[in-house]
Amino acid sequence: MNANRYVEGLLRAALDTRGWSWPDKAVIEPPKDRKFGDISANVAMLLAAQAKKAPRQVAEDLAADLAQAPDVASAEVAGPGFLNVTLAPGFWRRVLPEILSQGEAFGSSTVGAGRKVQVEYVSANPTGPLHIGHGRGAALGDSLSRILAKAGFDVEREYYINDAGRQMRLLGTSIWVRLQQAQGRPVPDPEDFYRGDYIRDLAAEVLAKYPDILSRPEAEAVDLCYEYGMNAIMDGIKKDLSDFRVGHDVWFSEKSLLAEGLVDKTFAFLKDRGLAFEQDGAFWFKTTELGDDKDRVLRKSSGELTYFASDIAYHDHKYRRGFDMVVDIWGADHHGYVPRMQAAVEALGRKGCLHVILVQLVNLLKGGEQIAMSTRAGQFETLRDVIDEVGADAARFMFLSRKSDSKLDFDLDLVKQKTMDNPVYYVQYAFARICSVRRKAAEQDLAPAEAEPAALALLDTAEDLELLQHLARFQDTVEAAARSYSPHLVSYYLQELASTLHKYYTLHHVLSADRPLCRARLLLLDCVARVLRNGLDLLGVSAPESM
RNA sequence: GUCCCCGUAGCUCAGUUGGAUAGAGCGAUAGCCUCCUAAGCUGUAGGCCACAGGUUCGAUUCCUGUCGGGGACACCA
Repeated sequence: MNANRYVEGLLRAALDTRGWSWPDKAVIEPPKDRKFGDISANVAMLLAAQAKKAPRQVAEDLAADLAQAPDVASAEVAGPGFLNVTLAPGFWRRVLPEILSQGEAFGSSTVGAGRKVQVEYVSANPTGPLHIGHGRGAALGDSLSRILAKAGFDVEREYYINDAGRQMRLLGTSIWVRLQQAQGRPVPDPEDFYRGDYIRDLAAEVLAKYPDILSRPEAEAVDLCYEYGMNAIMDGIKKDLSDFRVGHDVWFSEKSLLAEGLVDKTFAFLKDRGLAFEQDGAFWFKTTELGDDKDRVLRKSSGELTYFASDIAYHDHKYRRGFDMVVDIWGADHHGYVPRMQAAVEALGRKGCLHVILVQLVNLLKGGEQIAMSTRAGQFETLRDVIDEVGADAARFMFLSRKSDSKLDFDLDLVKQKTMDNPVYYVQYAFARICSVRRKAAEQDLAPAEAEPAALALLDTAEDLELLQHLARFQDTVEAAARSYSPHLVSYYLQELASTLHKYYTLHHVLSADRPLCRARLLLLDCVARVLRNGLDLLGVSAPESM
């Protein structure tokens, strides 16, 4: 049962019969302080002018109407005109049969209305292994996709592979140089190339695969190095993501954009609309006309395309695929890129259809001491090392417990600890505890009660009610997380639910209660476990049955 | 210099399209296992929501400015 919607329905009906129209800024939500009831509404204050009455009088009128509804225990007026509604316990108990019948679908909704959303995340250049910063973006994108799908959006998850351009040539050259050096050729390190140890490993693998490579023409050799290196690194990235339980539906190649001539089409389109021009031998996009502070180059005077050029074509391609909304997850260091990308989207006629999430830096610590993030192979800088060190569950939960626009301190020692500084175990433990009770109950041949009024009525303590109300709030939480692109709301919800469960567990012994009460409580715990599992699943974190 | 993000308890952070007496964990401190997992529970202490104005019935939330921390400002990717 969705309490907010139930009360809103009652209020709308009351307003209708009184001939008042629904105020835009009406908010119906649980109040911060429980003593103000279950649900609080501010409509009376907003209606005062329209009703030509004092806010408190309007509230009194509405309270009288609400009090007629069967599930309303009380409706009171407080403060300047707040309407505080308390619902009957029977209302809250109805959430249990709902959870049982919906199972893993519980919490889903239709607010997305099937609208097509694309979420693009990670999209790291295949020039080296993923690092911990990529991990944060990966966890965020993956979890956000799950949440959006749960909220009824039609979600596609995508990884954009920058497999064209300078960086890729640099990768080929880097491997080629290392390969020659390993074979004793006196080749100096170029000014600009990749220095990580993994390049030497790749060089050795290339040599093993193409023993005659040293005798081939340089250009061909570099190509072989590039090709092999990119594929090998991409395979490694896919393996890392998969072990981090991060999925993508589409791996989109930048090269394919160029091959299909989409960049040229985009250029022509912009030129037709008077938004592009030639100057100093380069081709420019007039982004200043669309809110950017500087025009941007699409094709350099050297003839090379900038990344921006293919990014515009890429986004055009996204919208042509039918997405109503595109979410891009980028590192915060790309924030300067946002205005020009928004300008491009506007030029494409899709203003408002791009949402960019900037993920702030991850500060890697160990025992409170900062670990320098050098480009050389350090101790724990790669995502792989982090997964091996602390596990995917702990790492994901940590990433997803912060707003994306806050910097994140990721302390390896802390994340391994089993304390509330590391809440993943707190939530998982709540689930494991319930599983343990279930096992013990099964040994005593005790099964959960059927979700029938007689059994439900036994769940009558303050702690029962608190759990029921929390369960009923799950769907709202998912919707809020989807609406604001904020998986961390789910993380906080789960910590609160776990806390409520732990308190319940301590106060109300399940197995020693008399048989009907015990079975009713088992039913309740079953439902809590279900919601914990559904919530953890949205974060991509496992729900272990024992710890 | 211009722009973006952040500034809430000693520490790490929440605070739901502006709501009532600002929350949680950690740390500190005092308690709770003959009983379903103590990876847990309960109590206490701890705050000028960086600062100053503005908008309004009402601001931690929105606007402007100041201070402090971080980042971005290429015909780089």
